[in-house]
Amino acid sequence: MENLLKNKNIRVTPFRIDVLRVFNSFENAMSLSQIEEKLGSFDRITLYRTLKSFQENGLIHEIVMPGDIKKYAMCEEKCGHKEHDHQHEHIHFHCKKCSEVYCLDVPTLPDFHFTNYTIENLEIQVKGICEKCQE
Amino acid sequence: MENLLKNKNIRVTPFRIDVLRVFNSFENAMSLSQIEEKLGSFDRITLYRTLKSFQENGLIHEIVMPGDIKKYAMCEEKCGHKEHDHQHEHIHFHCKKCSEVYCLDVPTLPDFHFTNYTIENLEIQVKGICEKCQE
DNA sequence: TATAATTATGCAACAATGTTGCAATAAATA
DNA sequence: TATTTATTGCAACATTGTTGCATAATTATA
Repeated sequence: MENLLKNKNIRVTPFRIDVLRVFNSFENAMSLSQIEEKLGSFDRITLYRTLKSFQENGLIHEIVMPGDIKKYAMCEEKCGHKEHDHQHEHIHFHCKKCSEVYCLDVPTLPDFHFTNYTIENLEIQVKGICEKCQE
Repeated sequence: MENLLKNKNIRVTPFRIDVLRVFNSFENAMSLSQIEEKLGSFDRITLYRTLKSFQENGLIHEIVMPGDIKKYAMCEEKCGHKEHDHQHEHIHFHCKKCSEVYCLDVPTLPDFHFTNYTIENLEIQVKGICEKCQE
């Protein structure tokens, strides 16, 4: 747990370990309020700053979707990183029924080309019905 | 201008025409503050509600990107619609230099399949350097 | 075209979300 | 263990979005 932080050059503090534990305790992406619920007691501002530094150091990434949906998920080894210039080999699946956001791996990402535009990274979001919500 | 509203079953009012004019005056997606600047005088709440109803009626769509970027762009004929269940044949390109968001048409969208997941729509966002910002 | 039904507007008040500065404290470095 | 450096917790503030309600405007109807 501590090593996850150290490897990313993030100072180890008790609170950061708590937050990391929360991420490890749930497999899908979590909203701020989900994280807060799991934390119990915490300082709101410290949590913001913790999430920010986790993002800046490539430990977690932010997932946003139309409709004011914002979630956070742990990064994988393979993730590129550094703030918002983050490249995944996965897409984000948002289930309309249960509202869970899953990071799903894909073998290859599509390769777009636009004349005179330089592409640096891709973000793909899919909406539909997840595994668990199929009747 | 009025017909654009009528066709989408949106009541025609002077303010809504003003907002539509703003959308027509700029080809790329616009943030709330860009829209506000172009409007001059306006009521903040009415603007929120106007954008909401434009979205609900498939006249504009919302584009969100990691890093608290939220923009609005006009829908094309071909767009699916209805709130956040909106399907484009285009992707959203965000330029890191000038921060413009372009809606770029693509011939075909990638076709993902995940066993036991039903896909209803796709949202693809690309970051890089736009045409105008290439040196 | 006047009237009724319906929806939009503008304002106040509020709620949620995110930011900044700063003193005290804790972690890493030498 | 002393020093440097970063984090924490608090207050205050800024931004963004929402709700209720009376008034006004738009659309439908007779």
